Amino acid sequence: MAKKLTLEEIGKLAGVSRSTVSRVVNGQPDVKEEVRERVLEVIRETGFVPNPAARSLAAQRSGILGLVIPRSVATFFGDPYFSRLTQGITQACNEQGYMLSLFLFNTKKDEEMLLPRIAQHSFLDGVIVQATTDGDPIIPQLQKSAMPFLVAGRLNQMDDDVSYIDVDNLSGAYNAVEHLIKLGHERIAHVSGRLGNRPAADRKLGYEQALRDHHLPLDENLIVNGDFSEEGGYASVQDLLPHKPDAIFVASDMMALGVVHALKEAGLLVPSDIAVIGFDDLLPARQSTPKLTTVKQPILRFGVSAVEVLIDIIEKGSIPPRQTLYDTELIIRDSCGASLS
Amino acid sequence: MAKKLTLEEIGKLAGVSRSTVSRVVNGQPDVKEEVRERVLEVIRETGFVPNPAARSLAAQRSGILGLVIPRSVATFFGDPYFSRLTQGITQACNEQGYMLSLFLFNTKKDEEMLLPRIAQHSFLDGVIVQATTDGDPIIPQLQKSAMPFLVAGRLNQMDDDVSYIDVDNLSGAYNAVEHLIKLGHERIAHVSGRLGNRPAADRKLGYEQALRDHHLPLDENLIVNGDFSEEGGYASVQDLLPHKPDAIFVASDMMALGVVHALKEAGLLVPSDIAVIGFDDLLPARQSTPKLTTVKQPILRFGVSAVEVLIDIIEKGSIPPRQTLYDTELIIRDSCGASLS
DNA sequence: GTGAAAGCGCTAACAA
DNA sequence: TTGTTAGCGCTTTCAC
Repeated sequence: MAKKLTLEEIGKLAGVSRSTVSRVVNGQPDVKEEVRERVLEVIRETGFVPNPAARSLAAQRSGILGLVIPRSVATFFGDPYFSRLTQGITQACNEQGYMLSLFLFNTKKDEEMLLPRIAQHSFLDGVIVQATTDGDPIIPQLQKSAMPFLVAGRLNQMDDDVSYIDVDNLSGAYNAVEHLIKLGHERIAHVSGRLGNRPAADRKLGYEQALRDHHLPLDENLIVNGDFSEEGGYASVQDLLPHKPDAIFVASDMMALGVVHALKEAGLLVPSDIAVIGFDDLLPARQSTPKLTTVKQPILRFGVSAVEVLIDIIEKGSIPPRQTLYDTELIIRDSCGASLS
Repeated sequence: MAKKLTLEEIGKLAGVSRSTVSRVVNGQPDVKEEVRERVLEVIRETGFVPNPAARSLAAQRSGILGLVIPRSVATFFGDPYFSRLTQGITQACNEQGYMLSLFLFNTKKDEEMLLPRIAQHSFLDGVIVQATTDGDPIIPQLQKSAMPFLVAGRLNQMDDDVSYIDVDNLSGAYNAVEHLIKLGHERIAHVSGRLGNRPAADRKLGYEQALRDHHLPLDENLIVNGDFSEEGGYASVQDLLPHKPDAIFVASDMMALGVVHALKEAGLLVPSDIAVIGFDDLLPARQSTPKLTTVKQPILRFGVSAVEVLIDIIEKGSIPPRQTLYDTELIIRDSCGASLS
């Protein structure tokens, strides 16, 4: 029964040549409708699926995209952000008929072993690189190679000709802080993310710029460097309280949860005593008490776009570089106090 | 510069034939040490990486494993459990020199499109299927095909000859409940996971068995069906409180968090008024107040093993079926009250 | 030990 | 519109 199925075999069964079958399989025109039907029928009956290895070899493309999560990012993989992003990426891959290969670097050795294979012609038609933190060797390696790639996120130092898509963290932060200002707050503190992390840096920049534009003083005492973790947020409050902030813009929801927790313990009411705004719009933010006002990133759409842009680069080359910023959205809930007024 | 590198080219540079280079690349014996060195040197200089498509075609194996997350599971993908599992799987793949392809089905259409391709010889040497919920068409499809596969998790209805690895949810639940019994609790409630989900069913079974073995009555009023979500846990408390439980064994940490939340709101103290034990040992469980006593699954090791077992199946065939259960571990923290005594 | 040669199953000119 | 043919770059006998 299980005679090995090849184009040749299918052709024989349908009474045509291998080439015709190939044309049908690849949906090319110039096949008589009647013949096409006959071939498709045979394919359906036999359950034939073309051998992808042979196809790749002959066509010089594999139909596989890579998603690279470097070591500096892998630690965040537990973050719901990545699950959502991955979901968007796989969704788009399915739609576009690509397969997705996942490269998650756990150790330096992984990185050394895999990077060259990824950068070389390997199996991949192109790769999406998650990047938020400087110093990963992968970007320069990819630049040297011929592999089409797209950076999801940005680095602090990044060549102008690198293609990326990113979320506009700066304006997102700006809008959040401006919202606090309009609510009448004047001593707005900021708990930032980890230094060297671009989104963290951008969010901080947005915070500073909003204060400046609204002629509020920039008080260094009101800025604490966190690390994106709930504990980090919790700890930051201790440093902040002596300086009597009336609002806190926190660079991530998880940290914001920690901040709220600490504020409660200090006997302060959110938002009536002090307002809090987070960033990300993760599920826990919606379920906390009070519900967190936060800056929402379009993560799923972001993932989908990443694939689309990468495919565009694969097909048309990376000149000019594709550089896109996605807008965020301020989701007003309870923790900022807007609902009180 | 960028002359296309092939075995042929490398051979020319090293003064040997393509065959010899192939032998060196594949680490086969029967190559004079001196020649091997020379070839390796050239490879290093040129940064040559063999073309995987050609290799697959000739060798009839791709070095790619698939991780399939069916629709019924995809909704849980945000669950930290999957991140951790995926991490274990990628880690093992890196170690074993395999690539990993991710198939995440978002829609029914995805499933219909991709399933046949996955089951056919496709690119994959084998696949790991995440499965917890009955009714997914993928297992039967794989059984019909020649594709080596391993189920991570189990179904309620599953053929005896299917290879799987799973966590021993039943004994994990049993131990947790027994712990509560030994602490003197007699009205132990259970908030279960979604019906039709095998881990949920097993955990409930473990709960029931522990009560039975210790001659405690099984009170249907003390059993509520949840859905693994925090809200579900929160909601369940309302049904439970009228029946005055003195302890609650909850089938997941996220639900347990919801339960604790609801108990607090009802003015009950955990653990002094009522003890709570969760399942999973996720990060939030460690950070909650009180810290959650829970049943820990060895997720990372589980992922690593999945790859190892699958490779074994690929190499030696799936007869006999590989069926492994992993032990859980009861992590005693504050919510069960053991630390009070 | 090493090389020559025959495929692996497909795509893509080129002919017909 | 369809068939013929020449590879894609590798593995793997089989001679030498």
